[in-house]
Amino acid sequence: MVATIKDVAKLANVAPSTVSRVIANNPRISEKTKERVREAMSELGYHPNFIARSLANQSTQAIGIVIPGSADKAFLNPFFPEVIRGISKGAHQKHYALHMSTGETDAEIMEGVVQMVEGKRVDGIILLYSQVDDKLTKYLLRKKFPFVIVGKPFKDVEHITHVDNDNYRAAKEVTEHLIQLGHERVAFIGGNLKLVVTVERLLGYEKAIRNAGLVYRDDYIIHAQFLKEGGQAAVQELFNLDEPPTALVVADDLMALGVLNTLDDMGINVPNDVSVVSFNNVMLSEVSRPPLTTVDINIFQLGYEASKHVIQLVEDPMDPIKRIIIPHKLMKRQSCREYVSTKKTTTI
Amino acid sequence: MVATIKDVAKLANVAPSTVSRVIANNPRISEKTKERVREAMSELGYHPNFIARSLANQSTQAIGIVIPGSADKAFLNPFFPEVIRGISKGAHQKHYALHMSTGETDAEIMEGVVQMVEGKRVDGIILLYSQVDDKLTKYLLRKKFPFVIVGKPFKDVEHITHVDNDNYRAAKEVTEHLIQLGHERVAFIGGNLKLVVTVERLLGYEKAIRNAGLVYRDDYIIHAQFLKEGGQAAVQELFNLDEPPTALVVADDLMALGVLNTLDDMGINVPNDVSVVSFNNVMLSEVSRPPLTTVDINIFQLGYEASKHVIQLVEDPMDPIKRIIIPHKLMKRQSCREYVSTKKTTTI
DNA sequence: TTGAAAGCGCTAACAG
DNA sequence: CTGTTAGCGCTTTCAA
Repeated sequence: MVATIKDVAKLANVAPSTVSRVIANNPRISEKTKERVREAMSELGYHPNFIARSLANQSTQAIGIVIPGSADKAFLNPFFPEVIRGISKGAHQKHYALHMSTGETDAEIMEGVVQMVEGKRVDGIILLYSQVDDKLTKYLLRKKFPFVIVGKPFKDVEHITHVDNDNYRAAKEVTEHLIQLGHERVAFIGGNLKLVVTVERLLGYEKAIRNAGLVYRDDYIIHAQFLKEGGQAAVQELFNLDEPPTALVVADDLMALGVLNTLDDMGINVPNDVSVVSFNNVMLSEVSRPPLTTVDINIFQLGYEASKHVIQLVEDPMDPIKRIIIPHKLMKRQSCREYVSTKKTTTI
Repeated sequence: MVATIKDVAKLANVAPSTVSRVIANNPRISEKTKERVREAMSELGYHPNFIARSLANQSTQAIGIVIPGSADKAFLNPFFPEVIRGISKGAHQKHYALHMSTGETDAEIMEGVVQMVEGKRVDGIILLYSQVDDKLTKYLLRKKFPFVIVGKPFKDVEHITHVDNDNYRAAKEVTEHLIQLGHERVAFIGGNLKLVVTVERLLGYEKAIRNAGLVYRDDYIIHAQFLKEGGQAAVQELFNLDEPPTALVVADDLMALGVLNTLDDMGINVPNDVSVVSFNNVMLSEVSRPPLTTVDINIFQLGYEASKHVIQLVEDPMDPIKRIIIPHKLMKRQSCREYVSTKKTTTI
């Protein structure tokens, strides 16, 4: 049997409550007894039972992480490990552990979260995505459970602490960059339209297109999954068009990788025949052929800030709602090139 | 206030224990009362408190994941997200959640694990690495706590359930592959020598070298970190040698990436001037320039089996110790080429 | 400064 | 088939 607080109390000749106070390092206990109790603890190899403490305490020192879709699929995208790295760092500093439940469908995920919240398994939650019209968000809001979103909430922006990039501006900037390079036929390949980040990036793209007086064409907008395969399908559609684009804004590095592959298979050269920019700057983007011009969104920082702020929220429920915008930066590499009109006719 | 089991009991006119039984779907409760209780539950929006249950139960339905070094650093290597994907899948199937504590130093990690175990926060543990002379392993063994190792235990192989590849053979095979291509000066770039996997791969390499009657040279063996930067330093050492190698066995894809970069910087062409093979087959290796010839070790499967088996161990402490070997497979891509002796003199 | 005792919410004998 | 009751191990009033 493992030693409990009672055993320690007995050995040290004090009451259990005193032992408890020693653990909490309560200043109202004399140094002498503290010492005695500590000795007893180490003599018995005592370690507090966290679960019991949590029950008495209503606090777990753990924060829950919610990943979209199945952890399974999502982890394929290096974005997630990287945010978690950041979260992990922030949590560690405050002595919080991480808890993940997993689920394949939306319903399963919801169930997992309900268990975390209702089952009191975590003190706070970080949502690693933001979906349009999200039940989870509503639930958490209704329960008044401490949580933060990595991304921009679809609704109730003023009531939800969130950590995000200015994706609208970032998208606008990269599109402008392409336009400045002389491209006039710029297409957009985005992820799931239910994700707010997709919407924001699309909007930024649109704004840039319109500002430049270019035509905003529906057939230049494609949506797929945030995965490699996503990019492949998209490319095939775009390059079957009468007037295929000369530049591509891709909403995610992993998709861009798929794009690059497919383009290569089709004998279309990047950047000579078509320019590509994407988002995230995961390690892959630096290594690909050609290295991708992409927006560094500082994923690690996104996670770090998120964990910092849930914990603040947990520890002080009066902590004000915040909106934290992490800066982004365009990383120019070799997937873009200025548009030379003569090229086009010779290439395709 | 949230509804507790007592509230439900009161409303349904039964004893709390009956409610508890309904939750557990105990067959000895009549359908009628079950129905009544369930109604009461949903009327009150009741959800069981997991923590309380854990305390009464001595079981948490959670398994702990231990990552080497700081989660922080490790997550930089795509190996880890990928094992976790596998673990996550297995855990989900059995309705287990995942729990991660993080720590920067070995001591901190140890502390985290002690908290998990002693604090009864998890039912079982998966160690995502195997270190020579590992305190953690000893501790877990002494505590008789259910755990499995991903990798080969340094000691007590017969007493620890583990999921591993046959790294010795894999390394031997790739080295032989290089030798068959005509290479006679094959170097080895490995990770931390305290990691059993490094040792195994080194041993396999050595065996192949000796079998082929080649000289085993100490200056052809370099150890660095399992990170990109690791590869860079190694290359510089090797190519300052009088007789630099014509082929490289690199113990990890990420390191190999660093190797590729550095080689490129030095104007050494892969595969024309030097061939490179590595291990893991993470997504990066397919994308790099040139695409890496690498050993697919089936990382996902490693994780999946690990979680399956800790859970078995948790649920049946009498479950026998197992050694699960996941098959590997050489993925031939473009980083290798046969050695043509004339080349050498012209190239360097 | 310390102790006694009442919970935290649930489970599991034991009894009936 | 169901109720009573005693914990699980800790924290936290309330008293002293």
